[in-house]
Amino acid sequence: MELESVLDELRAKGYKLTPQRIEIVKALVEERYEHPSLNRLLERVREKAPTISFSTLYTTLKMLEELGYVRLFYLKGETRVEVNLDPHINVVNLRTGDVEDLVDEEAMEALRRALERAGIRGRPTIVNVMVE
Amino acid sequence: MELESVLDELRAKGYKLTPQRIEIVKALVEERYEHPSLNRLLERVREKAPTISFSTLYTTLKMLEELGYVRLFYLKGETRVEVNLDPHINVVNLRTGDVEDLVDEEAMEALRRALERAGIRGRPTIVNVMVE
DNA sequence: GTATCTGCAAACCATTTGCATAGAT
DNA sequence: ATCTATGCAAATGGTTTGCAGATAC
Repeated sequence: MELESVLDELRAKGYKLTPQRIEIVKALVEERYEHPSLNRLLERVREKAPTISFSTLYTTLKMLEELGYVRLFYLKGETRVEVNLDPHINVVNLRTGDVEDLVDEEAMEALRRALERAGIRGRPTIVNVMVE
Repeated sequence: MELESVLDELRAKGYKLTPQRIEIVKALVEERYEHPSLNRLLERVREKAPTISFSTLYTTLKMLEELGYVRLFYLKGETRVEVNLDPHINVVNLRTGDVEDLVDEEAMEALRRALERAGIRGRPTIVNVMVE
């Protein structure tokens, strides 16, 4: 996720580039590998745009999800944001809730083969490995 | 998950074997590979025990999770039940919400090696492969 | 007989939505 | 000037909890 290219696409599609949206996208770029919760992200964005509401953050993230920039997922009672949508592995610590990106082409390839053996159509995207 | 062995353990630990609990465990055994939602399971149990409340189902599942018989997880806004806790792959269809078990030792082994390469401690348990 | 369990109903709480005002273009 | 976006505050809805009566033991 690149700051300028996202802002360009939003502009091109007619979305208004409000300070709130700009700060949200900036925060997403910076927290790209952190899988932040909505409230963590809100806190983060408020450092630069103190008046931003949860509501604005929320609708903006839904919009970005629609546009294919992020994916929202649920873990331990809260919504979290996946910014890296390249196929990869998330190592999810079930005890702490930490999520760590793991890029490993060998494992991804083994998974693709397993899906193929099982006759499953569709590409694997994110793989969440629960670790305890 | 075996019906009799679960009931035996509950008895042994001093839990009362109410008709509701027995029907819940039976339903879990039958729906073992279905990853049912709480409401699906409630519907299912009510076929045999029509008066059972959501509350009883809920507290019973929490108890069974505590005892290590099931794991609860969230998908598309609702809680679902994983009965098969052997390490394996869940193929999660992000569009439909369907979850399908996939046992593939080769892929699991590749994932274990990937975790090891990355220096991650802890055993992989359930692996959710998001497919779209 | 008694300690636990059930089921009702209320509480909870993160998310989702409606809407009047503010602001980007 | 116009049309979209913000932020407040209320609604939603699945989950969680308190408790009086019921029940397994």
